[in-house]
Parts: sequence; C-alpha cells; structure tokens
Amino acid sequence: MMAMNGKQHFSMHPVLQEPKYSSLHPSPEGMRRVCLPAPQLQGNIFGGFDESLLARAEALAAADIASHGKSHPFKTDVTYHTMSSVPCTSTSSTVPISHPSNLASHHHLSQTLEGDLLDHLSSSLSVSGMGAPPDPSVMTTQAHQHHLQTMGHLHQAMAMGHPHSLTVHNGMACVGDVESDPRELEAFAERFKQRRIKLGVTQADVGSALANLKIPGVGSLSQSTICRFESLTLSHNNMIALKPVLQAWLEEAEAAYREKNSKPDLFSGAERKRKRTSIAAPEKRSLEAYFAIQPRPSSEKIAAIAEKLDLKKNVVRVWFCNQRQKQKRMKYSAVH
DNA sequence: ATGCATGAGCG
DNA sequence: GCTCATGCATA
Repeated sequence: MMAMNGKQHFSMHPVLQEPKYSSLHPSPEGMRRVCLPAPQLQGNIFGGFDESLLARAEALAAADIASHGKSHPFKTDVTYHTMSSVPCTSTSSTVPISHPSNLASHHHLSQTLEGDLLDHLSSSLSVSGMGAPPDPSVMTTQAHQHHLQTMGHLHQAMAMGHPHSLTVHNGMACVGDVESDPRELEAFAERFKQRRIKLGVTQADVGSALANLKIPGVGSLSQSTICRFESLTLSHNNMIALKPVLQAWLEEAEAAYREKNSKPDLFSGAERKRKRTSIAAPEKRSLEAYFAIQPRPSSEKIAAIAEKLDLKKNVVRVWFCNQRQKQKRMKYSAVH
C-alpha cells in the first residue's frame, strides 16, 4: 500500500449503485436533470449559444453579487495546497488499516458479509436478553424484531441490483424502486442517532468501532459518513447499504453497554495534513448560476468557466460533480 | 455539519 | 470523465 490514505472504502456492489430513486424531483434542479439533453453531444462548445448561456449565467451571478454587496476581501482561488505528495512510505504500514478488503470482490464480499453479519446478529441476540437496556424502548422483543428487520434489509440491500426501467415524466415516477421506503430509513436514522447518543458514543466512535465488528468487507467509516447517515444526506442506496451495518453495530453496542463491557477501540491518531480549497462566495454564486443553466457542462465549458472565475479547472469540475451528487441526496429526492 | 477531494468502477 | 461512496479539513 502506497496510498497513505489507508482507509479502505466500504464500497457496495456496483449494481447496488444504479437503482436511483428517480422518483419525484421536488426541486427544479431535479426536473432539469431529467430534461437534460444527452450529455456531451456537442463539440461546438462555444458556438454562440453556449456563449450566451455563459454570459447569462455571469450576468445572473453579477446581479446576485451586486445585490449582495461586497463580502470577501480575499482572492477567489483560495487554495492553500500544502503538500501534494507525501511519500510517507517509511516502513510499510504507517497507517492503521483495519483490514485490506479494499478490492475484494463485491459479490463475494456481499455473501460473506451476509453470513457473518447474521452470525453477529445471533450472538448479540443472545446477550440482548440480559440486563436492562439503556433505552426503555429497547425491549427484548423489539430487539428481536430489529434483528429480523436487519436481516431482511441485509438481504434486500444485497439482493437489489435491478435495473430501473422507467419512463420518468417530470415529477412522476412510479418505478419499482427499492422496496425500502424512505420513511423507514428516516425512522431508523432517527432511532439510531437517539440510541447512539444514549450510549454516549460519538459519530466518530461509531465509525471506527464498525471495524471491530469484524464483518468481512466492512471497515471503519468516518464521522462524516455517520453524520450523513443520521441526517439522511446520503444517497438512498447508500443509506440502504449502511443501515444493516449500523444496525448491527447498535445491537452490539447496546449489548456491550448492558454488560458494562464497552470496548473503546479507536485507532490512534494519524498524521493528517491536506488542505482544502475554498471557493469564495461570489465565485460560488457564479458556479451556481452556471449550474442552473447547465448542470453538466462539457470539459470545454468547464475550462471556460474556470478561467473566467480564475479557478483551477479541476476545482470547477469537482464542484460540478459534487453539486450533482448533492442534488441526488435523499433528503431532497426522497418521496416521503 | 458540510465543503472540496479522492479513488474505484464503468463505460 | 462521470457516478458513487467516502473521507479529510474546517466552519
């Protein structure tokens, strides 16, 4: 491993990623997305039309800026890149990696995951019956129920991979979407957070503790991800994929809590230093204006935008990617 | 809690 | 070069 970034990704099976909840698009952005013309079907980038679009977006942004007045004293491209390549390959394993499952076959991974998780579930189930749960709502019976639920979702999460053959009309989409309704996920996320707090565990703790579950293919997760799960700011599929794992952790954590046998297994700190680019407000507004007009600008347009805003092309490209990803997040796309 | 970034996987 | 899942850094 040479990539210092030793965190292994808990990627889901590829097919898991496609069933988009192309349900309703309450936001105009969503609609726009559906109406998007075929991506990259023109190389005539600056054929006048695009030019006007850019101009329009700029005008919009400018107007916006004007109405907001000045606000930033700094330069636009506030990128304080410190280091770009840290050949930190001192010995070999500088980073505490939970386990090398990085590129395990997703398929195989899923299968083993199932087996082990179920195992875990049964074991934690046996303990669940003893002691007084910290939360009155966590009855033995309910715990049971939860386990069953977990297993169900696990299967569900792993089984799905169906294509979504639909014909979305703006706003209307009656797809045979994943049968995991947003309501349930929302409820779980809420419950999860509540119980997690009751256990006195932080999001970061949960993240690292996941590795201790020793579920094949499941390593640690960051505080960010746990936070996003709780706040439903992950894609629907991501939510569905993570739910079983977090539920498994919750069960174990509560069981351990009852036996006064908590195990705060957090890996020691690591050397971190990576600077984040900061796009100034005015530029951000411009980007938003461009995005409203064309969420998927061609490489050329991106370059043009980057130049006009005096930002690095890659920064602009990533911004658009993130923006697109953002609008797909559950919170705003789910039917509810 | 969230902005910008990385990397795998897929055309 | 995009989508997705996910992470580091930071407000």
